[in-house]
Amino acid sequence: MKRGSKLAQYEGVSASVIKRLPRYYRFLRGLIEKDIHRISSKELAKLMDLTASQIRQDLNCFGGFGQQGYGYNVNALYQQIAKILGIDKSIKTILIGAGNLGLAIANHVHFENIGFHLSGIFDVNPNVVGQNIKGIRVSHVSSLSEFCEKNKPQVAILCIPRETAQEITNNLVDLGIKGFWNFSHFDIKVHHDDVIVENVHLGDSLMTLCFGIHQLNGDTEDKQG
Amino acid sequence: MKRGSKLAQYEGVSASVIKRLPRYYRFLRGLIEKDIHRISSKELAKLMDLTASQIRQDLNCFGGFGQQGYGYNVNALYQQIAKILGIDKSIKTILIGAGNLGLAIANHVHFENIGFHLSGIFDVNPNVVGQNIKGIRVSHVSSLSEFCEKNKPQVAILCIPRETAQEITNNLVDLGIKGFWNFSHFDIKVHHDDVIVENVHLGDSLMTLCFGIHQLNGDTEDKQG
DNA sequence: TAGATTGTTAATCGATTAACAATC
DNA sequence: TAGATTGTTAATCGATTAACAATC
Repeated sequence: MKRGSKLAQYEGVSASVIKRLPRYYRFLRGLIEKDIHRISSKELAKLMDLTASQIRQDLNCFGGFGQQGYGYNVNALYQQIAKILGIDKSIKTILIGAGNLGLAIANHVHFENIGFHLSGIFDVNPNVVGQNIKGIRVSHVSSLSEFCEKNKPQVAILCIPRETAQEITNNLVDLGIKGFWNFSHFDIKVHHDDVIVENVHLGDSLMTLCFGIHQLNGDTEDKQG
Repeated sequence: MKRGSKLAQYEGVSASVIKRLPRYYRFLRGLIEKDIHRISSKELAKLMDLTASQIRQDLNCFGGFGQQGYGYNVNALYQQIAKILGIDKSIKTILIGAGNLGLAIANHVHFENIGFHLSGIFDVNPNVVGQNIKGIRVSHVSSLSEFCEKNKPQVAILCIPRETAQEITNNLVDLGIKGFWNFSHFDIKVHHDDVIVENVHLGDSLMTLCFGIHQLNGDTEDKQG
C-alpha cells in the first residue's frame, strides 16, 4: 500500500514551478475548447508569454509528457496536470465567515472542479446562522469542534476579520485542519510543519497596482524645492 | 512641473521588491496598533519571517529610512511606504460585473484606505442594473464609454466571466483605462506597454493548496503493479 | 566612548534561459 | 531518411543572504 506513506511525491520541485501549474492547466483547457489537440513548447510559450525552455523544464519535473518531433498531446497533458495537482480527488473543506466575501467565495468558486468539496459554513452572526447557501445551512462557530470531529475536513477557508483570524486558526489546527485558504488581512501563523497556508491578500494585490499606476503616470511627490 | 513626466521614479526596483511592500505596510500598521514606535531590521525580520538583510535591501531601494544604532521609526517608515505605493493619492476606479464576486469586492475592499476611489459600477444583467451599492447606482455596460469620457477612470476591476473578459478589456483600453484588477478566470492580453494588469486568479491559488495538501497526505496515484 | 544597527558591497543560491544531443 | 521537437545539461541571470565598514 502506497497510500499513507509520508514520502512526498514531488519533493524536489520548487514552489515557483508548482505555482505555474494551474496556469498551464487553464491554458490547456482553453486549447481543448478550441479543439487543438497537439502543441509544441514553442507554440505554448508564445501563447502564455513564457519561454519554451521554461515550459519543458517545468513539465519535466513531473515526467516526460512530450514526444520528440511531435510536441505535447493537449488532452493527455491536461489530465496529467490535473493528476499532479490532485484535482481529481476531493478535499473536504469548511468556510469560516459568511459575510460579503465568504458568501461570494462560496457561490463563485467551482470547488468541485478543482479538487475540493465545501461541506460546512460557519459564522458568529445570528442573522447569518441558519441561512442556506449552496444547499449548506450556515452553522454557528460554536459547533465547529463537533462538526470537525464528525466530518474531518482538511481545509478551512478564512473569510473573517483580521482580529479573530489567529485565534480561529489555532482552534482549527487543534481540530485537525491541515490547510488554510486565508482571506483575512492578516498573516496567520502556524507552528506545525504539516499545516500549510495559502494567503490571498486582496489589498496587497491592489496596492501593487496602485504603485504601478503612479509609475506609469510619472507621479512624483518630491519635496518641492 | 514634475507631474506628467514620463520618467518613472523607481525604475530600477524589481517586481519582487514591489510586491513585498504592501506586506511591510501591513506589519507596520500592526506595530503602530501595538504602540511600538521603533524596530530594528532584525526584530522585524523575525516577526515577518524574513531575513534582516532582505528588509534592509528592500527598503534601501527607496531611500535610507533607518538610523544606524537605532533601527527604524515605525510611524515614519509606515508613512514612507504609503507614499512610495501612492496610497496617499486616489485613483478613479470602475467595477465591471456586479455578480456575487463583484458585489463582495465592492463591499469588502477598503478602496479609500489603499489609494483608490470606486466611482462607477457596471453590469449587463437588467436585474442588477439600477441597484444601489455603496451609494453607487449600477449602470448598464452600454453606458461605459459615456461614463469614461466624462469621468476618466484609470483603473477597471474585472469581475466578469472568462468569455467576455478580453472583449471588455479591449474596449476599456480604448476608453483610456490604464490598469486592470482582473478576477476573471482568463489571462487578459493587453498590447499597449502603458497598461498594466494585476491578476487575481482565485482558482489558481486554491489549486496550489490542493497540491500542497496531497503532498502532506503522501497521496500517490501510481499505476498499481 | 562602546554598543548597536544601518547601508552597501560581495558571495551564494536558485531560477530562468540557451544549447544541443537524443529520438520520434 | 530528414525535420522537428523533446529532455537535459550547461550558462546566465537575478534575487537572496552574508559580511562589514560607516555611523548614530
